[in-house]
Amino acid sequence: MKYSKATNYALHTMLHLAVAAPDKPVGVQQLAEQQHVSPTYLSKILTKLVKEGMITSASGANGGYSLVPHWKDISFLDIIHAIEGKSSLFDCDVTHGPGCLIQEAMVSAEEKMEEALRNQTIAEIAKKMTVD
Amino acid sequence: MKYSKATNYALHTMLHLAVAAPDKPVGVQQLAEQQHVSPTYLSKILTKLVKEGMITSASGANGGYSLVPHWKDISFLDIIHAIEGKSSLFDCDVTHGPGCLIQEAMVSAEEKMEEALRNQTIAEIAKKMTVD
DNA sequence: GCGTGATTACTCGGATACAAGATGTCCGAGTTTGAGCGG
DNA sequence: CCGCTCAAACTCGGACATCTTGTATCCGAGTAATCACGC
Repeated sequence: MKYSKATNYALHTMLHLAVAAPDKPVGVQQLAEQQHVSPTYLSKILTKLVKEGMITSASGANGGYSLVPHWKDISFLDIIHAIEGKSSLFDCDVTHGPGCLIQEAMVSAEEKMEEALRNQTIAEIAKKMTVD
Repeated sequence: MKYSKATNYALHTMLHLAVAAPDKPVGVQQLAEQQHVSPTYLSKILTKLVKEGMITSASGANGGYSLVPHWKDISFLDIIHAIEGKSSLFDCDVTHGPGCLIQEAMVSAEEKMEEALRNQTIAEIAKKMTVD
């Protein structure tokens, strides 16, 4: 069980956009260089963020990706869900009656983590970065 | 990001041992039937639990797996760590200065979940099952 | 000066290749129980 | 009744086979800004 690298790339890209250029579009090449990823792969990841409405993409010359106006509301959980999906971490597919107590316990613990991630915004981290 | 089926099998096996036979050894075939897994695969999983000291295995006729004496202290987190490993869910391998704030935020959230799992014991669930 | 077209710098999306890990199977080896058998 | 042997029922562990998923690349298509050219 690991978070995928794609999630890591997505989080770092969001943070970079927030710190460096909250309004101007940034090309995928520039973003890719900073994280040592291939531009095409990063583009594939960012497409997911576009579909979830966290960033917008501008085609053509001087194009690139930029944050949406309400970007300060975006939490870690939003980004993670966009990349990893929204399904639960644990699936009890054993057929043993209606309610699986193990499933309930696991989901309950998972929600603790999600709550923490929901209260953690990119804007907060970006602020720490600029102060530093 | 998903918990593996192996973790699911391990949790269910532990629960079953706790409910049905806290002291007598149970054969791997019987355990496998209830979860619709092949005995050899389940055996491979249970070997990990043996190495982590949560169950013991008895060879020979009437052999099988049984819980260790202090099984009431075993938490969900112990079992998960035995199967999934103890490493963090998130690795920021981007080279950008010493402390990655994203990494810190992720680990912090992860610890919330681990705390919940550490406080959830198999014995608790087993008790609910028998009352029911 | 101004419109028009070509060029350039981008993103988008699908198809594909590759690697790693999860999942599952097979088989030989070792171990304990218990039954059978001979003394 | 005792002790020996042997078979049966198990687990153990490594070596495979398979399948899914994450990771990454390639390429053609579309799009917008910019530049060049001709009127």
